[in-house]
Amino acid sequence: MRLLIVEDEPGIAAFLKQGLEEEAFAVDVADEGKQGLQLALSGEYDLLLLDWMLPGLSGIEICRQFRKEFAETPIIFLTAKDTLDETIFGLQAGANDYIKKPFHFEELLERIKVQLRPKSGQHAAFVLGDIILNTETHQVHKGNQVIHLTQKEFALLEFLMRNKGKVCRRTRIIESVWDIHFEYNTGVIDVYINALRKKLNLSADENYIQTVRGVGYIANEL
Amino acid sequence: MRLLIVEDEPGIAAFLKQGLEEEAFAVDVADEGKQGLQLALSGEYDLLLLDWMLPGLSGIEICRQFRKEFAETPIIFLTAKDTLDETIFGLQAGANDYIKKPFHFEELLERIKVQLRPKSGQHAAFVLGDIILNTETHQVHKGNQVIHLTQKEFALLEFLMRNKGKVCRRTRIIESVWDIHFEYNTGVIDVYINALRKKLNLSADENYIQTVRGVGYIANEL
DNA sequence: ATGAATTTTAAGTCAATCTTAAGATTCTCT
DNA sequence: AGAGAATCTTAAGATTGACTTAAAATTCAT
Repeated sequence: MRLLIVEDEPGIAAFLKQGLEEEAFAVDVADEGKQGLQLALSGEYDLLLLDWMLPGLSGIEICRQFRKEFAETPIIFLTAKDTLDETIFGLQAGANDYIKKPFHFEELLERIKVQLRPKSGQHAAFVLGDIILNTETHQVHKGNQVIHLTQKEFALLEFLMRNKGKVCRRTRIIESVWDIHFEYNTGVIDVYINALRKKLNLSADENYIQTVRGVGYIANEL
Repeated sequence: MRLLIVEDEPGIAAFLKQGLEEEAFAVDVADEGKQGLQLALSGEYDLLLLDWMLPGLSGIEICRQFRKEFAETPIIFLTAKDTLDETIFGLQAGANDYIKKPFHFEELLERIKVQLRPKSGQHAAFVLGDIILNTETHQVHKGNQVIHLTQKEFALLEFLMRNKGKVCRRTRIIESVWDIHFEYNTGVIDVYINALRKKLNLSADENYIQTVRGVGYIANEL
């Protein structure tokens, strides 16, 4: 991943460059506005870090010009001022985030990663009654207990919870969870539903996973 | 759709407000807990965005208090920490989802839409008087009751409602619902029509399913 | 390679659903 | 009004689908 830093204070620039290179980013530095914009427009960068106050061309101006050509590349402002108006101004100009100076390097790194992380692979937690399924940590909680689920159990529960409130037909379940795309005549689903209900202690008055006879199953709040 | 943001950092609040307003939401902001709760309890909002750490009253506390009065309104937490325990705590307090700061605006928007989706009622639902048949949830409502229908009952009602206002000949019904394509001389349809009328409580002055003697049946508004 | 964990298959059991059939009722026509 | 046909209603027997369990097959980690 290539980053461009546009920052006129050589101390900060060097500090960032070193730190980010240790994190395996390729980093270029520009120390004034015009050169910064020119480099940015070369299109080789995956993310820009722009200082707010710059000789030559202000950060905002770079941002605005750059956005005309590149709509996607994330931009983070490094701003000494944290006056509300100005940051909003920056965000309006097309920035994705800003960070106030002075800042912890860790924090900046975190934000860079957020901006670079693919939009599709977001973390997500799903809630169903007092059941919480976290796709990020791959854990399932019921009340305040952790429930250990196997791979398939987890996948099945995730599918049901992703589709909370909608009926999940058996064919769709087999397709999504088992990746079987043809005729199926197996009882696996039943077995796993059974396992889930058991592990999650779903009694009759707490049947978050209801069966829709002849069709499939549905996860529902009560 | 009206949203309430309870967030003490003015930068974030303003950023969200602006972004969400561009998405055609009506947005109010409270910058501390007590005011936030008070506004929330006015009941004018379709969704709450709560910061975790707040002056006055914590996000969790607001969530808990609010849930006592409004069971349906979705709540999304904006949380800086992502320690699992704390988020679980939040979700148990009645939140519907949480998102870690910093986040992509797109991501938040996505989640807001997910939470609001069920209400916007864009499912494949058919309406007949006060009967609602939802093919997605495979549920049938009459007034505000849920009516349990079997597979065949559901299929038959769906067929009639799909063809609302048109006469459904018995042969067509047998073909579509029972998949019988040759001679039929069975009373099944009658039996099921009977079951439907019974389960749906269709009296003489509420005969949404009328029989067309010698031909078949027709579902009609009154 | 071995043992443990997980996944899948298979079979018995039970309950919900479907179908049939027969008597009761309603409708239509003369 | 009365006959005949269509529809309604009910209940019993047949069928299907889901639940449960255990054992076989596979995968995983040591």
